[in-house]
Amino acid sequence: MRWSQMFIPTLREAPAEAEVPSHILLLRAGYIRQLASGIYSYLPLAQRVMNKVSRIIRDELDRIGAQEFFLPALHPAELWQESGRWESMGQNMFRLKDRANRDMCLGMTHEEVFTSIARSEIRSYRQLPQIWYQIQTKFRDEPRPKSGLLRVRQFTMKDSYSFDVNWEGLDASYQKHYEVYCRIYDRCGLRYRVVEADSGVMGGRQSQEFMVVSEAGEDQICYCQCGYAANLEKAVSRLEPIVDESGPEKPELVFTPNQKTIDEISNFLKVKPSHQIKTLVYISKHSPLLALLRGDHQLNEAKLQSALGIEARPARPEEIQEIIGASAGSLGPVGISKIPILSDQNLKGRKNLTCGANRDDYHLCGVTPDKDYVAEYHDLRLVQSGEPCIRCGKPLAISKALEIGHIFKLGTKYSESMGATVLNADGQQTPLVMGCYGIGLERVMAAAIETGNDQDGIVWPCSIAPFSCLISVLNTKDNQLVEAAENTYQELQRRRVDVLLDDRDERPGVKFKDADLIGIPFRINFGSKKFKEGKVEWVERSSKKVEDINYLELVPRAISILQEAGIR
RNA sequence: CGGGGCGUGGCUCAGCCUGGUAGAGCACCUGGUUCGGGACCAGGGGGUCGGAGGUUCGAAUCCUCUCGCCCCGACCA
Repeated sequence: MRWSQMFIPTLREAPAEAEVPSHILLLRAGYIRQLASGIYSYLPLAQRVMNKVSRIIRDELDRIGAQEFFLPALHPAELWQESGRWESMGQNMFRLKDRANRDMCLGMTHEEVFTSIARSEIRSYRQLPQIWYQIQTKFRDEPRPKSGLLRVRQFTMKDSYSFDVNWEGLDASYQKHYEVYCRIYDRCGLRYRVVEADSGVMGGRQSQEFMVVSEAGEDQICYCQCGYAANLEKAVSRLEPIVDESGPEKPELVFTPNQKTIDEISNFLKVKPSHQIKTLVYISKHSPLLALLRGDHQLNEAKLQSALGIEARPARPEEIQEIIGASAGSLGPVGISKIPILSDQNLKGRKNLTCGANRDDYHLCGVTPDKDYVAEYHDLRLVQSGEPCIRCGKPLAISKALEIGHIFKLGTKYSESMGATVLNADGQQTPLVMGCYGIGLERVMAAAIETGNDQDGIVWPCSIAPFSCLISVLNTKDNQLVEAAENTYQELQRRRVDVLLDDRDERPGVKFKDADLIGIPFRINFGSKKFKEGKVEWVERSSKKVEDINYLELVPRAISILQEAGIR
């Protein structure tokens, strides 16, 4: 491809609306343009990257015998009503009506469509296992699109689904995906971590997310050098147990005027936060509940919800007043009997603790769990960085991270609700056991930029760069030079190298700036001066290292360097 | 949906507070000089100031409504 003919609208300045590096660079380097909030057009450079990513994905999935489909993006409502998700997806689903006033929607994901094919075509366990996938546009009416391609309303997803007769089969299909995902991300040149994920309201047995550590990420992951890694929503740590001194036989009421927070009580009564009970009021399905934690701990709402099995939200101040009869600074579990009390397990076995007295300006000292109140114990707390790893005891790290893939043991949720069954070896009807596995293509692209950029622009991994190599002709008036560059360009093309020829009549400075911006891994500079000595420059984008190469040896050298870098 | 910010030429922004008939830099076109890290000189084209309504002799500027975009939060199979 010749730069002079290619559409690469680079910008000298960063557009005002962009904030994260990938967004700024994708815009500046002429990869994408926004059409509406969370909806982007991919210009030729971005499309080339997307194609490279999908090629890697196809290549790897085909190795495990997965079969590519292409399913509709436009679905009839009935399908989603069957699985129950027409309701549960709520506002996140784009909905429309056809001319006959039939309800339709744009697919957010394709469990329903694949399951409907499976149920009507697969009769026997002998036809299993199957792994089906597609690379398709997905639509989600995000409440808040943000960060360029990281959170959008229309995006490209590779989604695969496995169908097995039983759980053992699912385990095998899941394991295959785990391995294939590692290969895919390795080939895409991403540094990622696999974390245990919260399966959330979705149910299911097991799920893991593939994460790239990045400040632009919206998730937080917790990990240890020993290999333990989990989404913060799911993470656990090993805390040192606290041994309490004995206190009074019965809780004692103390006057604590205007002392509301854990810290204020800590100062006022000289009681460490770790010796207090933090009491939170939550509302789930209109009914209230108490969540208890050690004073110095924080609630993990995801854990609370999975303990409850349904969603819950913090109560509003007036609700707390109505339910307990006291305000948020003076709450405690003692004397509460009508509403469920869920306690973090770190309060188990403790004694002589301090908590609110459910009366404004009063607290209770000497409270002992299981004696002064009764609670149901769960893991409810949010892990903090530096805490001992649950497996090895070394300090845990917490980082922001970007989810680039998710593998999930679905089980029979869809096959049961949609009636997708097969006959097993014993001749019995049994629901298909399913897994689903997703990769967000744009996120792979954006994550590569988030982790691969410098002041001058993008630094692509070789495997997914729009071109492998850029030939820059620094003086287009020098006919010999132009001819030599042209020959090299054609020779490299003949050797199937993705090469871009910067043949524009621009000053060298402009070419260098643009080259660094768009981030092609290697650049060959054809400059008049050095070429007179029979030399050209080989520049590595990532390190900016320059090496003079003899023009006569250029093509073989180029091929061998590119091969070494993993580019065919 | 709550909070904040911003909409002025293709891009970045000034002008708005204190109304008086729209500006800079970059980009673009023409000519010339340049040519190894976003050149310079000269000339030129391009803007219903997001939209609607109102106040006023007069509105980019003040008021009301509305649309769009960004950020924080809520939300996120």
